[in-house]
Amino acid sequence: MSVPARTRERILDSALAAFGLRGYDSTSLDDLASDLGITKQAILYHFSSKEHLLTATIELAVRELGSALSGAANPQARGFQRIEDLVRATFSLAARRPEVLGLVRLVSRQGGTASGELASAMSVMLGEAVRFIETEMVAGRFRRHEPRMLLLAVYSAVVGVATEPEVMRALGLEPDLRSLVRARRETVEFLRAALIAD
Amino acid sequence: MSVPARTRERILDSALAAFGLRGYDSTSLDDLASDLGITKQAILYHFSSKEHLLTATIELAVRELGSALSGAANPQARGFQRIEDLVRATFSLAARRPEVLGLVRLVSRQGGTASGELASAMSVMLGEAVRFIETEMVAGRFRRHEPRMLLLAVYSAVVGVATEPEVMRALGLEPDLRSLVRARRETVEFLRAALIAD
DNA sequence: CAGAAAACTTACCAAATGGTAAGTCTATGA
DNA sequence: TCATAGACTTACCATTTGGTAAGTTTTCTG
Repeated sequence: MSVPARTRERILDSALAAFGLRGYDSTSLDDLASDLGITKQAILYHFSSKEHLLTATIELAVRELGSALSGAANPQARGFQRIEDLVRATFSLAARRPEVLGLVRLVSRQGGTASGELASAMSVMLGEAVRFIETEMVAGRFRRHEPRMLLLAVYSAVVGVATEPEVMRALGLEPDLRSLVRARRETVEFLRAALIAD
Repeated sequence: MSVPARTRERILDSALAAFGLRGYDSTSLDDLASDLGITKQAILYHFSSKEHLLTATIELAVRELGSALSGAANPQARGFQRIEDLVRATFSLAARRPEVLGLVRLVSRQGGTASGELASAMSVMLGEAVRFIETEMVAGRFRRHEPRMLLLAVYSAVVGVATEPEVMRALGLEPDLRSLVRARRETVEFLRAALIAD
């Protein structure tokens, strides 16, 4: 092909979308290949097995999630502003590339061999968040909660809202961009009320 | 076998557990059959296809979720007490039968043909909840939020906390019963702060 | 321009998978 | 007791799936 180096990236992108939105087992290499107009063996040339492809896909998702979050987290920002920035970034990522959070969720649910890197990356990010929350609580800017449990609830709320369109539909809401923006705004207010005493 | 009528229920139970915890595509009929010590064809005798089995499994999960929630929702209870009861019931269900919420989540993410009944059952339950929240807001017992968006956040927080053991592990928490109880307690306090002005 | 490495495709393959057809065993009721 | 229906099992089957082997074409390099 004209630009051979691109093929690998195209495969990776397509696999991230498919694994993240439809699931790993539900996506065959043949599906991926025909979407890209290549053969399954071209995929196996770049990634030696389907599981290796999954691993590479997870690495990409972790990179995208990490850069989205670290790009949004202004170290200057204190108190709730920092939380709001992170929530906005997460919703923005969910709107732009829903497959990234979808894959993170999928893998964190299923575990498996390839989930090691995701788990450690998550540990790092969540660890930072826990320390931030602890600091803010000590400074009296947040209500007192058990930091890790609080984070679990916050994480679930944000990622859940951002990645479960069917629940939105069951609520009579179209899962389009406008609803996502409203959901983000509401989630921020919800978290503000939970975190900051009046 | 001795009690033939039981086979159908055993298949249904096993399928609910497997689909809910490992996923639909990841579970083959042969897997299910050998777990039960029967053949794949015995399954196909009771349920004419794998998709019919999934449908029956979803119906069972919906029934269990519905009875867990309606059993917990005391119509007498007002304000936050009602929320707390429902959250406790959800966590209790998550501890007792994690596969039920797992399947609900899986299907509400993937959609598919068989998800129709789940969607309508969810619509009913969520609709009731929305009306309850609206009433309580009007009565001034809850802070003002957009009810559906609020419910989305609450739902995500509770179900997420109750069904994502990997995230708990990434936080350095063992996803055992004790942690679940602590998570439930913390989630209740979190929701209380979010919903009730001091 | 030669040749070698990279980037593929075509041709297979064994195992697994959902599903069908036909037979077997067992309880039951006329 | 005998047929009949229910609850299976054994025997197959077509398709799909991940993966291998062996070419073929393109691109880079000396």
